[in-house]
Amino acid sequence: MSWTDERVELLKKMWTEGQSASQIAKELGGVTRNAVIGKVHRLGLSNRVGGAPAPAAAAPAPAKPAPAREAAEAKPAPKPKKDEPQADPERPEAAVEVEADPAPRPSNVTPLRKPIVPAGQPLPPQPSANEISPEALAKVQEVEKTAKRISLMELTERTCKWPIGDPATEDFYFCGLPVQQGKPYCEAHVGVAFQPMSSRRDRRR
DNA sequence: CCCTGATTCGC
DNA sequence: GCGAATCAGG
Repeated sequence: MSWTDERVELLKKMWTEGQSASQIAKELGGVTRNAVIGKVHRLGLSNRVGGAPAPAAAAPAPAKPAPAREAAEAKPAPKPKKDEPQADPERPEAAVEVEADPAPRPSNVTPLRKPIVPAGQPLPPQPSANEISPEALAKVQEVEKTAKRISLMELTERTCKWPIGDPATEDFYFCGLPVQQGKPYCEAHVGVAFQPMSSRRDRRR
């Protein structure tokens, strides 16, 4: 494959939008991420600054001091950034307790898609009135025992992003198991994250 | 191990 | 100009 005008433009567009070299390579096809990076450099649009870094998986390196070579370069492109199906309607506050011990601890399983809490710092008591299949829950608790327990930076498109534990504690990590194609979570967590949305809506609004 | 971009250098 | 190999890093 060669760098036709079209391909170069798509490259520029995607790079500006903050897509990673590998993602661009996939999209273009016929080229590796190395090819993309090489081209990007030759085109002189290496540092893609602008308020919108790619919050995808890994935080792109902070622009490094440009060799006062090129002055007239890309203008800041503050794009909102809309890529990947990063959609994540659910907002699991924390995972279920791993312990099978009925401690008077507030086990918070809150995969509700509420607009989060108004503005409280501490999480107020959430009346998790959910109806997740008991089977799914059991599965989750089981999976959490074997979870990879990876850190934020270790998350990739292939690792389950289900949070486990209290973010305010050292005892916090992400599941990290292989995700289900397309989904952000592993099979077990997809089970509790994406519900049929049938379970009776609130009696009324 | 997964991934990221940066650089080098033979072609 | 091109991009694989390699490097440096999260």
